[in-house]
This record gives sequence, structure tokens and C-alpha cells, in this order.
Amino acid sequence: MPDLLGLFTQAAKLLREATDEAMSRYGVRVGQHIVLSVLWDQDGLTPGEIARRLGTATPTIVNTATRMEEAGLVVRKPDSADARLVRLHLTPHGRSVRVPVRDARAALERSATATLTPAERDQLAAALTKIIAQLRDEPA
Amino acid sequence: MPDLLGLFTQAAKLLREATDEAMSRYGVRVGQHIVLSVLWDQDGLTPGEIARRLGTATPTIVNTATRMEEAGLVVRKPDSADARLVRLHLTPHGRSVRVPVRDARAALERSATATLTPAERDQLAAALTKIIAQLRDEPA
DNA sequence: CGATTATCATTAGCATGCTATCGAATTGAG
DNA sequence: CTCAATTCGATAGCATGCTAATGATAATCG
Repeated sequence: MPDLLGLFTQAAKLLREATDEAMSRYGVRVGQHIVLSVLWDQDGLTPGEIARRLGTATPTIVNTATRMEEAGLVVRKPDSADARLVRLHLTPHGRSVRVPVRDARAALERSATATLTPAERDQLAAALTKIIAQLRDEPA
Repeated sequence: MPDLLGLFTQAAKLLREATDEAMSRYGVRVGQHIVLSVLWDQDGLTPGEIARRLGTATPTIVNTATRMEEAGLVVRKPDSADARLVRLHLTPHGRSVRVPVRDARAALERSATATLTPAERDQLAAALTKIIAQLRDEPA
């Protein structure tokens, strides 16, 4: 009877720390990566749109965007049609870290799961997907 | 090729939110639970001892202990032999929430993994254990 | 058209983690 | 025994998330 929740908390903490360290070499913090990943897919989104895609609160994106602006990863630009909107655009630097950050993440994933067989890795992904779906459906 | 890291981040966030909500009914926040779990096992430990057992930084425990003291879960007492030490002792309330919090956690774990077979749950626990071991051994 | 309502980003303030630093107390070297 | 080194908890300050409140702008209803 393993404490799944406890194992999960531990693993999540270690993975987050390792991820942060791996990406920090490229000037990207772990909390900034998810925002970058959305902007890499589609540049010029608003904080609200990003928050909706990520399932986070808008202020989280606003605050992260401020730190990313200070880090030179994005710039804020006013929307030309709607003065309420702010659009986040990648800087050249924000675009240039895409490949190295993706590679660093992939390397970390391989390293963390080095003692798992490919089948076990697939099972893990399937289990995580099921848990996510379950918690989304029944948030109680 | 699923993004294991991304799945992990998502699942960890949802599980953490659900855990916090489940325990908040008993006046315990998710960050306080790990400290409580150690004190339930052995009362009267110092912040440093708790941090060592949990693998966290000492200031994390100190700050959490302050909030737990305000919540009436623990009290600080000076060590009789070493004036540098502070010992954290459970209050009657801190002891009384043990069973309901444990049950709430167990219920949440069952709910989150409701769509997994017992075998899949075991595989998940095994995979998490392997990942934790791997990240502990090779923190790079 | 004008006023209410809705929709944005932002700010303020909290919880949870961290590292770096501080001050107090103990220990250990000489 | 004394003084430097070590070991504590505590504090300051940062990153990352959250909710609630603010203020500006758009949209809608009458």
C-alpha cells in the first residue's frame, strides 16, 4: 500500500527542480516555460488567452510575463483594435531558446526515466493521462 | 511520444489543488500536511530535523510552522538542554485531525485513480519510485 | 445616445517553496 | 578557559501559483 500521493509529491518536486536547473542555463525558469511553449506555437497571444490554454489564472500569466519581459524573452504590445488587450510577442531571444530548451527537457525526461522500460514509460503516460482526465471530470 | 514532463506537471497541479481543497475542510493546508505527517509519527521534533526528514529547506519548515501555530496545529517550545533548538509540539487539535485528514487523502487517491486497475496503480507507484530514485542518485 | 454590464489587464495580498544572511548559542582547538 | 568555527532558528527577498479587488475599455440595452 504505497502512498501514491506522497510519491507523486516527491517526484513532482524533484522533476520541477531538475527542470528548472536544466532550463536556467538558457535563461528560462520553469514557470516561464509553459508560457513560452504556448507562444512558440502561436505568437502574439494575450495573457487571458494564454491562461485559458494552460488552465492557469490570468494574474499568473501577467506576473510571469513581467518577469519574462525583464529577462528579454517577450515584449508587451497593445492590441491595435481593442485597447483592453495586451499582446505578448516573443523577442528574437525568446525564439532562439526554443530548440535548446526543448532538447534539455527531452534529455531530462530520458534521464529521469532511464530505469524504466519503454513499455513502463508508456504505462506511466497512460496512467497520468487517466488521472488528469479523472480530476478534470470530477474535481471534487 | 507523449510529453511525460508536461503530463506530470499537469497531474501534479491538479492533485495538489484537490489535496489542498480536501484537507482545508479540516483547517490543514497542503503545505502543512507533510509537517503534520512527520509530527504524527514523532512529536516534538525541531525544524531542522523535520526539514531533514522531508528533504526540504529549513526556512520552509520555519515559515510553515509559523502558519501552523497561527492555525492552532502546533506550538513552539524551547529545548530544555540546547537554547538554539525549538521543538514543535502538536496541539490537541493538531492530533485530532490526523484520522480525518488521512481518510480524506485516501479518498482523494482512490478518486483520482478510479479509472486505473489495481495493477496499473502498482505500476504507477513502481514507476514513481524509480523516477525518485533516479533523480536522487543523479540530480543532474 | 447614454448608462449599465461585461471583459480585459493589472495590482494587492496570501501560500508554498527556495537561497542567502543574520544573530544567538554551542562546541572544539589550543 | 577563551576564542574561532559550527550549528541552530529566524528573517529577507525571490519565483511560482492562487483569489479578490481595481480601473480602463467595449459592448449592450433601453
